[in-house]
Amino acid sequence: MAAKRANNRDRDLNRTREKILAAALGEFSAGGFAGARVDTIARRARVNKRMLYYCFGAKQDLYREVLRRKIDERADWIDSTPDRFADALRHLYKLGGTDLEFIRLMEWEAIDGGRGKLIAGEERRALFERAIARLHRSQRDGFLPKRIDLMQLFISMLALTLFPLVMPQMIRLITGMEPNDERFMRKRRAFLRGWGELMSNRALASNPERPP
Amino acid sequence: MAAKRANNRDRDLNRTREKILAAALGEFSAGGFAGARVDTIARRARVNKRMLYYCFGAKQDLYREVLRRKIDERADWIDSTPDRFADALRHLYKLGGTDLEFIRLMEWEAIDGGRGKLIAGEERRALFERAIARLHRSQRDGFLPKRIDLMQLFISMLALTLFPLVMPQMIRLITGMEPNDERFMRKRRAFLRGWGELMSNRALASNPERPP
DNA sequence: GGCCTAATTAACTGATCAGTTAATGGGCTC
DNA sequence: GAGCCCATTAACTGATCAGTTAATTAGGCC
Repeated sequence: MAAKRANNRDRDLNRTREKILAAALGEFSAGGFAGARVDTIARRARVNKRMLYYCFGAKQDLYREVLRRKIDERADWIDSTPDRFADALRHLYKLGGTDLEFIRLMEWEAIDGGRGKLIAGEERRALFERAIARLHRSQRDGFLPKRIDLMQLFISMLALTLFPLVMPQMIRLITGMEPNDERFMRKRRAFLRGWGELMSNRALASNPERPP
Repeated sequence: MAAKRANNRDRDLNRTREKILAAALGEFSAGGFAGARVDTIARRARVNKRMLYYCFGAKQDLYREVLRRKIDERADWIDSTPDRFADALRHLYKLGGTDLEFIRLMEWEAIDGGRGKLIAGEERRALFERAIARLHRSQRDGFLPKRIDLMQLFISMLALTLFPLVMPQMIRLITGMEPNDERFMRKRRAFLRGWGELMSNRALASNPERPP
């Protein structure tokens, strides 16, 4: 049932599934669950609409699978964050700025009104927990102020790095540039480095092992 | 045509308009333009559906009017920001945390794919410009580092204060609390104050008029 | 090469929704 | 108090969309 070689063209269900998932990712990230059109997904995937139901059940199930996969795929985003705080900010921004589809899926999820259970909630909770544990080590090693609230710090790191893509119209109004414009991103990177170093230096300055 | 006294119950078009606008604000902020149901707005306003079209034309026109009014209503949010940076962060957070409907409207606008022109775009651009001008004065007076990028700083102030309400599911996953939970908000306020003062103190420390 | 099942297709269905039609009622003017 | 216009109503319409039905085709197996 599992072993099915990928023939050159026809009658390959795995191939069909992958085509549907790719098209569905684009459609769901652009329009959210309610805004996505099943017919459009089928057309984009060059597949008969009936195949969506044959492969995935209902629209809701397809959506869940798309989101689950995207979250799996992007788990290393956070896990690969470097320890040094200033580098961590830049790293999160670089990755957060790369995958607009991911940001959009998260934003739709935020706004869709929490219908049903959060998809892959436990995996994501564990992921965030690991991120905060890493901040803990960073703090212990003197790269962060001793008494800072690490959950709030982590939220702030996400806020500073993700906000431009989450609210692109505000970026346009404030700067006149698109949030994924290379000029904007360069300015943002520079700013984040400055802010990160301000915080790290402050911590190092009060660290007995490294006097200023 | 304008003078119409507000009778106790019946046949007051202004009253009907206001009821529709109030219901529409709730519906649009909850579901966005596409997700809002004209029949639901009419039911919530206790008004015949036909009156929406009689008063406002099409759904799109009603949406524009709702957004325009909300933006007008909230313009002073930013204009009333205090000059001291640490206070400004707290102020923006306090106001950003108050009006979930406003945040939602902005988020729907961000995600709806920029169909058509931005509503009240010029007013908002001018508003942001005034906010940055105020940061300029703050910088000139030595409350902010000399060489910091003020547009990026302002974006960061919005990010730090608005992000929790914009991405509530992340706040839940990270802290286990709701972003409008009083416990969460207290922690966030404390964090923002600390961060704001870190930046201000840094600036004051390098300001020749006020040695540390 | 015939059969059986898995994969694929076109056409249909019922629900939902924005917008319309046409009729009714209330109150103001003269 | 009659005529008129503004506000309001119920019922309808056509489009859109998720999901289904039932028929068709391809390919593996003997």
